[in-house]
Amino acid sequence: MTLHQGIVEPDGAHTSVAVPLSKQRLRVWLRLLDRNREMLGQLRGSFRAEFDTTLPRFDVLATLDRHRDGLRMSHLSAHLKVSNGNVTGIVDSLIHEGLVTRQVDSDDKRATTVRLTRHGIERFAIMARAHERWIDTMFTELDSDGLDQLSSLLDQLHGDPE
Amino acid sequence: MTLHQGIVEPDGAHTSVAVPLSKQRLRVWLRLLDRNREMLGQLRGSFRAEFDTTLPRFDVLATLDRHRDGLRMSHLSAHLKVSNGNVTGIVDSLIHEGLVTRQVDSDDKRATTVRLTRHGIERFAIMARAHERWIDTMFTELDSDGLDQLSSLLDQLHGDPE
DNA sequence: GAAAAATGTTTTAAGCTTAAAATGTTTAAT
DNA sequence: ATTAAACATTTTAAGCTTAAAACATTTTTC
Repeated sequence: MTLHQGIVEPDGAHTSVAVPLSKQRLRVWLRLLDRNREMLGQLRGSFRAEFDTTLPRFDVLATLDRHRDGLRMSHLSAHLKVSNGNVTGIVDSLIHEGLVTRQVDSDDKRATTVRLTRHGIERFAIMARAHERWIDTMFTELDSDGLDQLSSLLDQLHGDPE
Repeated sequence: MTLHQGIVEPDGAHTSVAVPLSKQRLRVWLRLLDRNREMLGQLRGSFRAEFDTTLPRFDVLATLDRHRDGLRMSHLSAHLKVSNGNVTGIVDSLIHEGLVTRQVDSDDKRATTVRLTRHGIERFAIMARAHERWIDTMFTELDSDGLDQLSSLLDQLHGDPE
């Protein structure tokens, strides 16, 4: 089903003119941006209301939870795909909250390893359950097939220029 | 095609176990987040390199271009779906660049109307063409049907809790 | 008409983000 | 061994974003 615009000719007959692909692309892009914004806003509110924290902090905890031996700052930012300096600030906050530790490497004094504290592990577990519920709610309308389709369509988008 | 995890039983036989829907949802959500981040990063770089400006500023110009009679600050932020205070700062920059004007309403001295300048109109036209090209590149792999499918799947996501 | 409520906007405080410069440390080159 | 290059990280500057408070101006209520 292609996107069309209804056009009424002078003689009253209805014609159907295909919208240029570029315009359709633009429309879908705006839709994608918008949904993303909505969902992020939803999560931001929930994280704040329920746990007085933020999504970026949760993301750091989630990554560290999958790497219980700890991660270097550079590996952490690589996993999260954000800049190094960004992670510095977020980890600072998490240390301040007692959820992670930062330890200078014994053999390479430039590097540090970040690790969840016991409290951080427990706190993350609780937040992860809530997070899963929130995502479930946002995705309820999509069944397994719908999810696969969405995933495959997203794969066909070019984030980086090839 | 449902998502499965290959599992090898002790006797060597292969079994296929469905991944819980929640996990699949989480995966697709992360994929969505990631693609969005990539594409936004792409656009950010292009806007900076080509026009020394930002996507949020472009968004304001685009909205004003569709409302040549001007918009009130509150209507502008409503269209953009961002906070009022946010738009204040961006419009300030655009005024400084000579692309828009801000004029106090004659009958309601609280309100102001923001409008593109002639220079703003011209500048936007040039940027819009480049923007369309960039989007085209990111979406090349999707044909009209793919775009429709993506759009429809996005419609099934819940940005706001219903 | 005065007080209260509503409205339109800006300001403030806090936080995320990036790119680029700066710092300190290790490795490679000679 | 010195010097230069590379590397890991932090700092800085600029900008976006939100929520909440503050301001100014209507509008409503009595």
